[in-house]
Amino acid sequence: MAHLQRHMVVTRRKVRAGQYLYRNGQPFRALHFVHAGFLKTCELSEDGREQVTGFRMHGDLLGVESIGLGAHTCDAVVLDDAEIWELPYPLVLDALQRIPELQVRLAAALAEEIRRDRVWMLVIGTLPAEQRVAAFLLDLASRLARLGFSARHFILRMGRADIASFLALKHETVSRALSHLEKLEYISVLRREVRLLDIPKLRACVGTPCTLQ
Amino acid sequence: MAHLQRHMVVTRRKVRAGQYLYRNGQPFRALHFVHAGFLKTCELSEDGREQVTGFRMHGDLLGVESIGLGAHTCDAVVLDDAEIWELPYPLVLDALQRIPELQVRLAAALAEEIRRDRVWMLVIGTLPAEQRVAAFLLDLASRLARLGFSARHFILRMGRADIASFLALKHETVSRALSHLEKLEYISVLRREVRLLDIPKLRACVGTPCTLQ
DNA sequence: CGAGTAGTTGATGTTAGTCAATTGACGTGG
DNA sequence: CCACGTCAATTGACTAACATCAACTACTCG
Repeated sequence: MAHLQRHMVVTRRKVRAGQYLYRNGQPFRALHFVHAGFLKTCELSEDGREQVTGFRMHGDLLGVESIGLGAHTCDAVVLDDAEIWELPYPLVLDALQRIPELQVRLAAALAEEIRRDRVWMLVIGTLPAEQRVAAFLLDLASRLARLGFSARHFILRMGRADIASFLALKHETVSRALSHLEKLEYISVLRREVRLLDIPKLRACVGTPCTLQ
Repeated sequence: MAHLQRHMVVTRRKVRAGQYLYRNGQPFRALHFVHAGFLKTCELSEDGREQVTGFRMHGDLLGVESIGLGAHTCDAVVLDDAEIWELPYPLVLDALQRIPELQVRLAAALAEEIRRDRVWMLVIGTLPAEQRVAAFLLDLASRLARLGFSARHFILRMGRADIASFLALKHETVSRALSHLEKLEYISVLRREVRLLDIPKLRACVGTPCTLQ
């Protein structure tokens, strides 16, 4: 998080589920701070292929990937009614001038984004389907925990198809992986309601020492 | 490219093939501008899995993913003898203060990195093996072309295993894909020497209109 | 020259994808 | 309120793509 929203006047914008916050090709005029709600970002190809590249929630900054360009290069789709704080890009540039510390914070936020993406490349490149799904659940859980929500019990805001796209799988495969993790009693899952029953075992299966909980 | 190296004293460093430029966990002290040579970056997991996240050549800036941290979070391995210009991070911060334009350039360079990574997520998430390999060759070709080298004829600086890791495949699959593209007469390949014989057809098979050449 | 490494290719195995049927939730309008 | 249509999710049967294992070749470098 870049703390940018503390140093300028922001426009608060409510966006309903199903709406686009911005779309590929639209002019890039602002960064967007997610104050509430839930979104996904999608990369698009010329021939209509689509890849979910991430899920965003409170505290996340959207649109940074378009810095230096005139237009957005991906879609941001609201999955759960959101309140977005718009940080007009000219004001951002202003603030960066006035408060030198912000420069470093912004660069750090961008760098963190790169690191996050690369960790997912590692997950997708080296783990089989079920373990990717486990990694996804653990990531979601730890992000929710950082916001003060329960890490053990939560509602998925996205459909199986979105999870599948993000993990480079098909939705049937995600569904089977969830069912199997349930049979192992690592989780319980009913439609979009998820409970993590055995976090250490989940973490073991994605090859990381248990730090969450 | 961030033009940073034009605004400060840089240390020039020769690094031989096989050496690490930096390793996961080492203190982060500088950004690295690739003046010559060829490198790969690798993301590592706690349990020893490894993922190649990119290949770098002249004009690329390395280490940006560690901005905001005290230590590097990945490995940078030299594949072909390199000359690296070190930009000590304190001097970078200095320059950002002195030359406000650089802030924007650095942020833009970081944003470009994010966009690049996301395009590869799209490739890996939506294209089958052979088309990933075609996309890889076309990307390499266009980067070489931008540097004034031939886009139609070049030497791969990395092994099949590195290409495979980058594309989330196995090295045998890459080998077969290359052989098949050769049988189709889209390319010719002998060990590491590659010729692109039919760029439009290669581009068609990755689903992008033909812009290269 | 000989060992070691990188690449290719073939045979076989496994995982995830495809296709299809079914169930359950939700929303609308009769 | 219930019937209906729609959409999301699950599950099964089958298939295809890629991985695995193994043999072999050809460079590379002491």
